Amino acid sequence: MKWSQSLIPTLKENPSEAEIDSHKLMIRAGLIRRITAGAYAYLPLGTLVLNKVINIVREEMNRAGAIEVFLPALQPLNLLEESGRLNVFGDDLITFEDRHGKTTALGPTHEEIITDIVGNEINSYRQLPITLYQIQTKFRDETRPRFGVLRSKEFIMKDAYSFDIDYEGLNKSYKLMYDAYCRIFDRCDLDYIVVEADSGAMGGDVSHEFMVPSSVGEDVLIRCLKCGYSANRERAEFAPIPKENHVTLQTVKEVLTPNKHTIQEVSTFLKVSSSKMVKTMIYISNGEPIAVLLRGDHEVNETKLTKVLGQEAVALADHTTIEHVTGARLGFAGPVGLKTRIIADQAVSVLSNFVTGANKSDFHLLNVNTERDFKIDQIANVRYVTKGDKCPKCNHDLDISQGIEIGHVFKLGTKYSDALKAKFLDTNGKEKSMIMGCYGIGVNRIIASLIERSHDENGIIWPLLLAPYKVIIIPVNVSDTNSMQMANSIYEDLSNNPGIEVLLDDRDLRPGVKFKDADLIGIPIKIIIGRKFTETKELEIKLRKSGEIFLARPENIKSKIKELFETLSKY
RNA sequence: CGGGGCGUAGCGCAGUUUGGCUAGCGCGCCUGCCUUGGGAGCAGGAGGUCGGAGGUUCAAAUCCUCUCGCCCCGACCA
Repeated sequence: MKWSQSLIPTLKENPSEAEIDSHKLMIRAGLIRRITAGAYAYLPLGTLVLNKVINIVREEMNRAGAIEVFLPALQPLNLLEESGRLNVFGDDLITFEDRHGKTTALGPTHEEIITDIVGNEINSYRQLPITLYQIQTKFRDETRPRFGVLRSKEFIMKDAYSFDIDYEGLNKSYKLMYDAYCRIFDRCDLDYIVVEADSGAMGGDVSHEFMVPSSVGEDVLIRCLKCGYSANRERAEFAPIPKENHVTLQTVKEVLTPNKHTIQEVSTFLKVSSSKMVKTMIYISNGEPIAVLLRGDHEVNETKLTKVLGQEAVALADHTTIEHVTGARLGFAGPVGLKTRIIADQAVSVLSNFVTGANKSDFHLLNVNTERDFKIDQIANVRYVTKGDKCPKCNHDLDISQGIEIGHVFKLGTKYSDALKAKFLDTNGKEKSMIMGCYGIGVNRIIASLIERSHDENGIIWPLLLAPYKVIIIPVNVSDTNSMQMANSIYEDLSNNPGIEVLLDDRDLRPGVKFKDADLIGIPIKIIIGRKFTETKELEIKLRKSGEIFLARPENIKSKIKELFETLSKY
C-alpha cells in the first residue's frame, strides 16, 4: 500500500477524549475514531490489525476443532426470558420496538441463541460433542463506556459454546478451548495470566479468566508470586488469620461516640486501629435479618456471602430494618445482645478486646470478646483479600494488582440446556440435558491491551504478527528520482511476496515527519532510502523495537527482510 | 444513576469571571519559494450556525432558562 492512497490520519497532539495510553495511541495512529460514546469506527490501519487478530483467533479455534457459525445480532426477548437472563442483563440490554410493536434486543451474548439452535437440531449422543463459535459484534448499554475500545457499548467478541454428553466430555472440551486460548494469546504476543474466577451471572461452576496485567485494568487479580496461585478478587482464597496467643481479656466498657458512625470516624475518635474494630452489617437472608461481622478494615465479599448462605443473591437490609434489629441509629450496630443469627468472618473469630457498636445510638463498646460477650452462629470466609493476606497454598504474601480481562472460559453445566430444553437421547435412549461450556474472547481488548503494554514515547510497537504492515519503506526525499525509483522497485518486489506486507511512505514530507509517523503507527521494520543510498547505494534497515540498524544492498534486501522476520517472530 | 467538568476552525486550546467594533493562537490544510536524516523556514490564503433552542439587552461566545452531546470520579458490569 502507498501511504498517499490510504487513509492514515495521524495526529501530533493527544486527543482530549482519551485518558490512557492505548486509547490515545489508537486515535493518534489513525486506528480508530469515536463516533458516539462507546462506539468506534476502525479506520484502515485499525481494520488491518483487527483482521489479523480475528484470523489468529479463527485459526486456533478451527485447529481446536470448533466449528464457525454466524448468529444474528437481533434477538427475541422470549429466549432471554426462558433462561432467566432478561432480568440479569436488565438495563444493559439494548432493545427497541419494531414497527409492529414487538420488542427485540441487540444480542449482548449468544448462549440462548446457540442453545436453542443446538437443542432443535441435535437429538442424539451420536451428534455430540460439538463446539460452535462465532466472531461477532455484541451490544451492551454499559452505564459508563470508558477507555476507548476497552469498555464500549458495542464490541467484537469471539464466543464459543461446547455441548457434551457428560462432564468428562465437558472437561475435555474445556481443556481444548483453554489450550487454544493460550496459543491465541501467545501468538498475539500478550503477557497474560490465567486466574480462577467466579462465574457470576453466566451461571455454572468452574471458570478461568485470561488477564493482561495492567494498571488501567478494571479487574483485580490476586496472585502468589511464589507458588503461582492466582484468582480474581471475588474468587480468591487466603490463609486463615492465626489467633493471637496469651491475650488477657479486658472488661467491656461502654464509651460515648457522638455521631461517629463510620469505622473511619470511630477509629480516629477513639484512636483505635480499624483492624481492632468489628463492623456489624445487617443482611437479609431468606427474608430474615442476619448479622455479618467483619473486621473494620475488611470488606464483605457478597459473592462468597451468597454462597455461604446458599442463596441466589443477598442484599443489605434497609435503614428501618437495621434500626429495628439493633435498636440504634445506623452506625452503632454491634453483636452484643443481638437476637439475629450471627455469621462472623474468620478474621473476627480470632480477634480479642475489639471495638464494636453498642446497639445504642452514640455509643460503642471497648474490649468486646467472642464467646464471653456474644455467641457466633457460624464462622465463615466472607471477605475480600486485603494487603497482608497470605497465600492459601504456601502462606507467602499475596500480591494484589489490576488486569484487563481478555478472555473467559466457563463450565456452564446444564443451566441453559435445562432452561431452553436442549436435550439428547443417550445410548440407553434416555433423554438428558446437554452439558455446556462457553468461552469468550474480547477481540478489541486484545488490541488495546497489547498497545497498553507495548509502546514507548514515540508510539505503538507492534509485534510482527499483528502489525498492520510489517515493513515501511521511507524514501527520505521523494523528489530525488534515483531514490524514488529504488523505493518503487523494492516496493514492487516485496509486495509480490504474500507474507511481506509493505507500506510505502510516498508523501512529499520532510524526513522527520515521516520517521515520527512510522514510529507512531509502530511498523516493525523501516527501510530507509536516503543519505546512505546516495553515497554507497546501500539501504538502511531500522527496527522499531530495538532501534537496531542494518545496511543491505538492494539485491539482498529481500533475504535480509526474511531473515529479520525469523528473528522477530522468535520470542 | 449520584457527584464534578467540558462543548469556540479538522485537532489542541485562549477569550466567558467584569457583555462592546471585524472572535483569536498553535498544529494541520491550500498556493508559491526554499529545504530534504527525526514533527524546518519565508510569503500569501481558505476554513467558524462560538453544541442547539428560547430569553434579557442598544449590544451576547460572554448573563438567564431549557435542551443535546462528550469526558472524569463513584456506583454498576460475562
